[in-house]
Amino acid sequence: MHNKIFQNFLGRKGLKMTRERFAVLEEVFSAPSHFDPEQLYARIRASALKASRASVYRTLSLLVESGLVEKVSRSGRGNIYEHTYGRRHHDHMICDVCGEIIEFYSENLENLQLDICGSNNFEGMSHTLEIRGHCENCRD
Amino acid sequence: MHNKIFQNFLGRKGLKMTRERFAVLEEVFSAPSHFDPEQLYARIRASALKASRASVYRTLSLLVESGLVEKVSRSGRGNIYEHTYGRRHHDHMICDVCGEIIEFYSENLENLQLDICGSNNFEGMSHTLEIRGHCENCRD
DNA sequence: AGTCCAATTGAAATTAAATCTCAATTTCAG
DNA sequence: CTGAAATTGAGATTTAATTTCAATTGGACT
Repeated sequence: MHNKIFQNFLGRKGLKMTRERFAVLEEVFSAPSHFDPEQLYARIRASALKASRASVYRTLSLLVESGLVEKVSRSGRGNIYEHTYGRRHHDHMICDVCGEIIEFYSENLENLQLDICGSNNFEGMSHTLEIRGHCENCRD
Repeated sequence: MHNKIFQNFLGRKGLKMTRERFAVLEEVFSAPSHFDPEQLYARIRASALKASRASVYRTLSLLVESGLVEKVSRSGRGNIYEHTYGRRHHDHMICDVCGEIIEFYSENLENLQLDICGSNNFEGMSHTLEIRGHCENCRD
């Protein structure tokens, strides 16, 4: 469970599980899988378990470090995160018009990337592919 | 020549070629292919053909729209751009250890992405693929 | 349960990137 | 040349994220 995983991660780093970190953790995993930090902060302010903006940002970094959360996109102004626990890796299409995010996964694409890394003697450890354009509803 | 291309682009949009836009254009194409807007602005301040920060940002948007420049995603704070005139589209591998950037291009990869867009009824207009890991020199 | 101390917190200030405002200036079509 | 429309720049503003630091808290160890 994400709770336990984060706990262990903190333990390994000599950090403490505080009520604020717990609040952020809970909110992240009850939020839609994609979210931005300010949305998250607003939700937390409105919830029972509060945390300050500073703590939200600080905890978010820890969650990324722990692997429970990933930073997804940098195409707009701020960052977008996604909680990834128990979910398979995937990439994203983002509609420039309405902002919709479509997730996709392609085995072929993954293999092709492995090949490309191989022929460059590069040890790929993670990647982000973001395709921008117009979604089904927004194309004329 | 990028000069003429930008001129035409502006013409098509009913915009004017000003000395400031020219200054930005020139500096973009004499800069290293990857740059960030503040670097660019600093270079322009130091050059003969000046332009304000506002004009630098405004012109940069136009250059992206014209296709002469692309926004390259990055993990830090601000954006990174790259001038692409006369250069084929490519993606990037970034070494987490030494920061080296390796450019690569794969026809198969491009086609595969077209397929994926097609099957999602998505009109892909641009994409960014960033593979992070260890380069040849930094592995092991 | 109590002590201790490093880790943590929050409010507010700060940094940083990018955009906006608007009076003055410039471009360029006619 | 002229004039309307586009553009500019200085500085204010917005937005995202980080930093500061005195006060508080978690939890290891008795």
